[in-house]
Amino acid sequence: MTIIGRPADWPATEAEALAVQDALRGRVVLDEPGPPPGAGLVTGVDVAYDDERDLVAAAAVVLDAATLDVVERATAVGRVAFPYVPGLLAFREIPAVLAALGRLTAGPGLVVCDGYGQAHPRRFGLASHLGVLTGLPVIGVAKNPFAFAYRPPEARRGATSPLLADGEEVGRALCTRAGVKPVFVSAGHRVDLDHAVAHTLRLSPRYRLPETTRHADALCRQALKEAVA
DNA sequence: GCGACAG
DNA sequence: ATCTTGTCGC
Repeated sequence: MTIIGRPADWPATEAEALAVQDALRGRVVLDEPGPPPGAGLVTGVDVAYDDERDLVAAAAVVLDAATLDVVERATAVGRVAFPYVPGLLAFREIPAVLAALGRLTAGPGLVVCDGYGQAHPRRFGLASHLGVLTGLPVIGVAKNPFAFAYRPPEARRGATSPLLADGEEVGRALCTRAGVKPVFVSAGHRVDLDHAVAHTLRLSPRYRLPETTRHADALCRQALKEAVA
């Protein structure tokens, strides 16, 4: 099995990573609707870690957006490229994610990742970063509110409440299942917030998390477990 | 200044 | 993210 190395030009320090965010942040596109919800392909990406072995495994699972059936799966195993630093998650996840996406036969369509896009302290979270690097439409669906204040949405499926930063709506808490903790949606790149929420709801007909992330999560864990060091 | 903070 | 058994419930 091939183990992807850390990119030679990858930031090695927090200062370098911050400089990269500053350099790329202006390229984010937010005024496009993105692909129509329920049509075409949707790809979930996720990453699992084994810090003991310094390994990271990424998975990309492509679903038919209309039926939510799995169309294709790909994985990649690599060395951890960056430590976990709140606000710099993208530098830890993206190299392996790019490798997994690169192993897909067809284009991924809309990409859904764990974490945030615009709902980020510096407005350039994982989903936006991945979008700018690939040019793909990307949205972020996180399980935790990070540092953002929000009022819990109503407990019925489809209800939302804004995620506010300096009075600006940078994302939305979305109830995907009655009575359970909401997920936190934000626009990443080439998809506006309204459409990001619509996609997330369609992708989560039964469980709290979108089918895309559920599939990707299971696959990257499996890939990590099967990885040989 | 200190702590908290997506995964 | 990850460390971790059984258990309550549809």
